[in-house]
Amino acid sequence: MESEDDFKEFIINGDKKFVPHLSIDCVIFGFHNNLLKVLLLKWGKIDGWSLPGGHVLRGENVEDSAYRILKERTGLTEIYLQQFKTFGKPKRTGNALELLFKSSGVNTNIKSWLLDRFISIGYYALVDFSKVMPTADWLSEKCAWHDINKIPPMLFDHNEIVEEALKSLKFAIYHQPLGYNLLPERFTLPQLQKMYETILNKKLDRRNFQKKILSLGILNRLEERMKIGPHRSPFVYSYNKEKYEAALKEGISFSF
Amino acid sequence: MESEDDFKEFIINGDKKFVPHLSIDCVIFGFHNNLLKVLLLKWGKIDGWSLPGGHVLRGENVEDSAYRILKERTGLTEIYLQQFKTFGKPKRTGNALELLFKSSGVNTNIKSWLLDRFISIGYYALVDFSKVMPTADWLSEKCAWHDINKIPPMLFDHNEIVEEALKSLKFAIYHQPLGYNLLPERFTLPQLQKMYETILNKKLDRRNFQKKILSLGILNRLEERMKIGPHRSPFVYSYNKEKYEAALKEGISFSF
DNA sequence: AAACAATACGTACAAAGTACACAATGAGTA
DNA sequence: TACTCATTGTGTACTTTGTACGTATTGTTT
Repeated sequence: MESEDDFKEFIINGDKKFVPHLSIDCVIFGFHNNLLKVLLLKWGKIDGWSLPGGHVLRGENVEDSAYRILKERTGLTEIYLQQFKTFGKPKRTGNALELLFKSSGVNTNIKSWLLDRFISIGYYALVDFSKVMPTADWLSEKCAWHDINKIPPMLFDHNEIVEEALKSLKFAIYHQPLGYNLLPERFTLPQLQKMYETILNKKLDRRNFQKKILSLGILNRLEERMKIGPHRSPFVYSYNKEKYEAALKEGISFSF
Repeated sequence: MESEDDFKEFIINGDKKFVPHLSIDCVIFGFHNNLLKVLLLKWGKIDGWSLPGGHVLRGENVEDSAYRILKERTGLTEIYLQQFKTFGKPKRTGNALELLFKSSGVNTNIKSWLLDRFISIGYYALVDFSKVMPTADWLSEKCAWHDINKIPPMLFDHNEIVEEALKSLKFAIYHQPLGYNLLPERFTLPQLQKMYETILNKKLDRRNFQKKILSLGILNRLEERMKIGPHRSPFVYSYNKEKYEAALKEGISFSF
């Protein structure tokens, strides 16, 4: 949806343009300052936070829809995107929608089909924090990163959705190399390790971690070293795109 | 849906009783004669096979809906059920629905919202083959098991759904003990191994398989042996329910 | 009773995972 | 300039797990 007018149109006649009852919610993960972050929207019309999301257009592929939403909020097009779960509890949106309708001055005598529930397909995305331009939309006054550990109570069942996305991410990190998407192009092994530690929420042994990660053969060590203050400068690494793609496809297996 | 009248009502006024646009498809796996089986429906109104599925009732939890459908087709209530993916490509149902409407003598000038697409939430279920009573419904003339390798071309995108379910099952078997659901209560290690071999589609070393599976400590060896024809009688095993549940919860890890 | 095919049980070797110690570096500070 | 300190780079011994494989036992068929 592009504007408030679109939104009013949606409430009243939305089933002509959108697939009714169906929405997409995106849990956009970024990694910054050794912390895992999630991109959230602060609503303008009513008080509260939510995940970036939106509705599927008629004729639009569901996955394309997720990419569209991600582009609108982050400015990015090349993104790691993964469907992880579909949420369909009755009343999962609580009374937030009615509040929103009222705040928009729309007659709340809306079509009865809106009242049963929204089904929401959950996708998580992994993005390079430094490349994202968080962008609010017409219904939100703010779009901002939040620490995964400091997520405010959100509207609807979005806290649960984040929990599930994190669970899926934790599971995925054992079977897929994910650093390519979450880190900048050039990074150090300690940074990569912090990423793993943050997602897995546990400490790893530095030497064993490096042994394992290097044994995958998907990293290139560059000549360069990174200045990190009053300490020894770690080597800079980058991913070998080809081998990385192969590892993504075949899958890997970490024990940690 | 219970009857054809329900169905006509659904086409014309279904959004009052059901959540429009949303269906559930179940890939019901069973294991028999060392083969992995899937339960399919042969349609009566039009020619073709499909997965057992149905629509979500207003106010009904999506998961409850899946259990309801499973009970109708298999007679079982205690079932291992897992959401694995949601399918939402536009036109994924092709023209099968229009054919069905015509065959039911319903005016095809149906509400326009039916024409965009159906979203279908895919669940897979693991059941004890020997306990299932395949039951057709009003729109199907047959409900029958099919070899996973001999699945006929199906309506809609149901072949793709089975593929995805199998992929998820293959993945899951590395991380969860699944035998409890697919085998009868009492079984032998060779049977269990065949189950693993069938799902993974590869041969495993008998001695190493037994070593690994027994090391989980979730099996009880009974005094009894099973008669298997002109050969040495293997021991009969059963699952230790408690330890099995713990392993399910904590997850396991096989290398194979 | 011999043949056959399947099961039970165990051992030696290879690979992977884990625990752990010491040297090098780069800035801040005395 | 030398010392301090946190952080990085590297290697080794040990333990656990995975893999390959051989021999004895059993229940029917012939």
